[in-house]
Amino acid sequence: MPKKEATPTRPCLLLLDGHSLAYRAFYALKDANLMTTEGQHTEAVYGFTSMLINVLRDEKPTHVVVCFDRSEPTFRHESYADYKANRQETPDDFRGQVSLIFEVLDALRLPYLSLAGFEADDLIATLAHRASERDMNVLIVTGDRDALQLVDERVTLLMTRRGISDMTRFDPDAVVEKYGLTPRQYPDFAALRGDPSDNLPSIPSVGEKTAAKWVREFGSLTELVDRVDEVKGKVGDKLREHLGQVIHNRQLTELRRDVPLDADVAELKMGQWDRDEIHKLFDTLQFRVLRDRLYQSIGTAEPEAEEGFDVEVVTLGSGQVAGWLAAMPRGRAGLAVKGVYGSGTGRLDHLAIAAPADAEGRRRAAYLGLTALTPEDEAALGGWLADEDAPKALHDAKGPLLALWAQGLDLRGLTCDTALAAYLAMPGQRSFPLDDLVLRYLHRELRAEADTGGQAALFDDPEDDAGQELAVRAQAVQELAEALEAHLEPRGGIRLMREVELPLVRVLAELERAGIAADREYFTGLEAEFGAAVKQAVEEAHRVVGEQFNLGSPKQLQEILFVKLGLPKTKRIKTGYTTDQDALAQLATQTDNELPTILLRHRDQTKLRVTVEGLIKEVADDGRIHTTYNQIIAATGRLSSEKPNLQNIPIRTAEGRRIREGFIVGEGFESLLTADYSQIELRIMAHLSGDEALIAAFESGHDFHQATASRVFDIPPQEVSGELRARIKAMNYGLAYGLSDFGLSGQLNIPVAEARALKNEYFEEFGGVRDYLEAIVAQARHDGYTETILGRRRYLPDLTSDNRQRREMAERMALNAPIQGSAADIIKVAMLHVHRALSEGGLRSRMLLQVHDELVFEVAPGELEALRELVVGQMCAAYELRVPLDVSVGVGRTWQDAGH
DNA sequence: GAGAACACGTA
DNA sequence: CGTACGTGTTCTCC
Repeated sequence: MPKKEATPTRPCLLLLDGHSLAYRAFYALKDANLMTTEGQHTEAVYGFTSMLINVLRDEKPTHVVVCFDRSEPTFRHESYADYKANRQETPDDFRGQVSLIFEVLDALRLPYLSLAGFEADDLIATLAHRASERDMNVLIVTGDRDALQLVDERVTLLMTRRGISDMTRFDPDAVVEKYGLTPRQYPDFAALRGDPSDNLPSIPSVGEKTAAKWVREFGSLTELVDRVDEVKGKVGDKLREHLGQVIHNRQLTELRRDVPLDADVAELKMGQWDRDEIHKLFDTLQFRVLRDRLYQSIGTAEPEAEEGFDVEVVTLGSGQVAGWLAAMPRGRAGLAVKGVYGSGTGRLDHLAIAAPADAEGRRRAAYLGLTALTPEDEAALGGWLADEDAPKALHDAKGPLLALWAQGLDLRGLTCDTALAAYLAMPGQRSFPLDDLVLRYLHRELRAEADTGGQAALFDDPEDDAGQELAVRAQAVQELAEALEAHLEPRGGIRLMREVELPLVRVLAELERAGIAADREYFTGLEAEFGAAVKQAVEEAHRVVGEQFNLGSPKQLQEILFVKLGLPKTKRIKTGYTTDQDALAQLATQTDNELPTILLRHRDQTKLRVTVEGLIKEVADDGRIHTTYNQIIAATGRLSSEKPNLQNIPIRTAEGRRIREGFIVGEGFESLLTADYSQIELRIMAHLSGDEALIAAFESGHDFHQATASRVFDIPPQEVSGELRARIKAMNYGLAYGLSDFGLSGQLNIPVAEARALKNEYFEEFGGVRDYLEAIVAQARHDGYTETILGRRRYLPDLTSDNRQRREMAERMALNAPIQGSAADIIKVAMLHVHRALSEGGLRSRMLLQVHDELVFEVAPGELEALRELVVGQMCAAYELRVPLDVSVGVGRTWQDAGH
C-alpha cells in the first residue's frame, strides 16, 4: 500500500476584519475601562485578542490573515464624496490600540494586510475568491453585514451579533433563513434600503421590508430596474425618482474581488507563535488572565496524528437506499447523524452509515438526506434502523433517538454507544467529543484521508464535503466502538454498558419525550408572589441601611455588613468574607441588626422566584416540561438533569414546596405517583461494610436514626430525644461523605472535641463501618480506582498526591463514590425493570422523572393499585443487599401531593 | 464580551 | 475542613 499523505479534508482560510472587530471589542468593553497601570487603554486589543484565541481554538484553521482598513481615501470616496461622511471621529481611548493589535499579531506570527485605496472588506472578498479558486474553505469573521454577499458553499461567515464573541454562523441556507434573500441578492437589498452607517441614502418610505420584497419579487436589482414601471403606487414613484441613487448605492456596496494584492493565499499558513515575544508583550499589556487562556486553549500544540480515515462514500439518491442496505456486509455498522434534538424531540436531516469492512477489507459508507426520501427508501431505511438484528454503533444516541421518534422512525439494535462507553472508561471526564476519543483510542485525526496528487477533484462538490465529513464520523464511531469495547472488556465494564447504560438510553428518551405537565397559570401567580416579596425585602434593606445597594451583589453586601455596619467577620473566602446563608443566620443571632434577617428572606424569595421563572420558560407547547437527562456527566454514575434541572426543585421549606404544586397530572391520567428508596445510601453502607450492628439497626423495625442513636447512647429507642436523633442522623449521613470532626462540629454547632468524642462513641458500636471506610481508601490508593456493586469504576489518581488538600479531597471522593455510585446503579436497574414490567403488563401508566432515589410516574385511569404494586416490587427487587431495600410511595394530583 | 466566583436548590 | 450535580447573578479582566 502506498503511503498516503496526511492532509486535512480541505484547508481552511480564516479571514478577519481587524478594524471591525477592534471597534466591536472596544465598545463592548468600554464600561470596563481596561487599561495598563501606565494608562494605556486596552479594551480593543484585549477584546480582539480574546476573540481571536477563541476562534483559533474553535475553528482550527490551517491558514489565517487579518485585514485592516487604511486611513487613505478609497475608491468609494472618489466615487461618492459623502461616503461614510457621517462617521464619528475615532474616540481618543481607541487610538493606539490598533498598533497594539499589530504587535499581538506579530507575536502570534499571524499575517495581516492592508492596501491604500481599499477597505478590509475588499481585501477579504479578494482573498476569499482566490482561496475558493484554490479549493480551500473560507471562514470570514466580521461585524460588517456587507460581507454576506460573499457567502457560498465554500465561504462561511461568522458575524458578530452584539459584542464580539456572540457570533452567528452564516452558510447560504442560514442567509436565506435570516433575510429571505440569497447571498447574491443581499447587496441589491442593501442598495435599496440604503445604509446609514456608510451614509448611503435610502428611498423615503422604503424600509427593509419593501426592499426585501422587491428583491424577492424581481429576483435582482437589475431585473427591478428593467421592469421598474411595474412597481405600483406611491412607493413605485419614489423608487423611480431615486433610481439613480440606488444604482450608485449598488456600485458602492459591491465588494471588489480583484484587489491587486501580492499575497498568495497558500502562504498564509498558521505557524508556531513566538513564546518569548508573547510573554514580553502580554507582560507590557498586563494580560495575565488572557495569557493563561491562550496557553490553555491553543498553547499545547496538540500531537499531530498522522492518519485520517479512508472512506468510500456514496451519496444515495432516490431509490438507492434499499439496495445499498441489502448489499451491506454483516457486522456492526457505524452511524452518524446531522440535525437538531433536545427537550424530548428533534429532527434529523442527514445520516451517514459506515458499513463494516467487507471480505476484502474495504470500507464503504453511505450518505443520505432524510428530507426527500421516496416511500420505498423510507421503508427500507426505517426497517433497517428499527431492526434489532442489524447491529449499530452511535455516539451519544439519546438525542438522535428522540429526533427519529419525532419523525416516525425507531432505532434498535444499538450494541454500542461510544459516548457511554467512553464515560465508563473515563468517568471523571465531563465531555466526550468524538474527535478527542478518535485521537486517544484510534490515534487518528477525525478527517478524511486524501490521496496525494491532483485528487482534489474528488471533493469538488461542496455537497460532497458534508457527506464526506459525516461518513468519516460514522466510520470513526464504528471503529471506536471496537476499540472502546476492547478497552472495557478486561476492566469489567462491558456488562454495565450492555445491560444497564445502553438499554437505559431508551428509557431516558421516553422520560424526556413524555415530560411532566405544568400548571402555567399557577406558576405565573407564584412568580408574582415571590417577586413582590423580593421587592419588599429590597425596600426594607435599603431603609435599614439608609442607602441604595444591590442585594444580589456579595461584594456590595460585604462592604455594607462588615465595613459600614461593622458586624463581626465571617468565614474567609477568596474575595473577603462570605455572606452565605450560614453566615447571615449567625449574624442574625449575634447582633441586633435586622439586616441579616432581611437579606436571608431576600435570598430565599429571589431563589424561589428565579426557579419558577426558569420553569415557566421551559413549558413546551404541549403544556409539559421536558427536561434532558445527562447520562455521561456525573463521575459517580448518577444522572443529572438540565434545561430545566428537575432534580433540584425545592422541597425543604413550605414556601419551596409550593413550587411542586405546579407539577401536575397530565390530561388522560389519573394522578401522579412517587416512589422513593428510603435511606438507600445508608443501606448500601451497611451492605458494603457488613457491619452487623448497622444491619441489625435496619432490621430492628425502628426508625433507623433512632435505632442507631439508641445503640450509641445505650438507651431504649423510645427514649431517644429529637436532639440526639438529629446528631446521629448527621453522623450517619456525614460518614458517607468523609465528614471530618471539624465539619461535624460546625454542622451540629458543638465543639470539635465533642464532635470527635461523638464519632468515637459511634465507632465503638459500629466499628465495621470504620474498618470499611478505611479499607476502601486503602484499596483505592492501591488500585487507583473505586468500584460500585456493578463494577462501575471511578479513577482517583490524586490519592497519591503530595498535595495534602488534593489528596484528602480524593480520599473523601473514594469514600463516597462506591456508595453514591452503587445507589445510582440500583435505581438504574430498577428503572429498566419497572419499564419492562410496565410494557409487559400492558399498563398505560408511564415513568416521568428520576431524582436520584425517587421515581415519578403518571398513573393511567384504573391502574393505581397495579402500578403501586409493580413499582414497589421492581424497585425492592432491583438488587439484593444484606439489608432489605425499602420503598415508600405517595399519590396525588400534584408532585407535592404525591410526596410523603 | 467571556469566564470566574459566589450563592443555593436537590439527593 | 462533607459528596454529586445545574442555574442564575455579579464581578473581573486590564
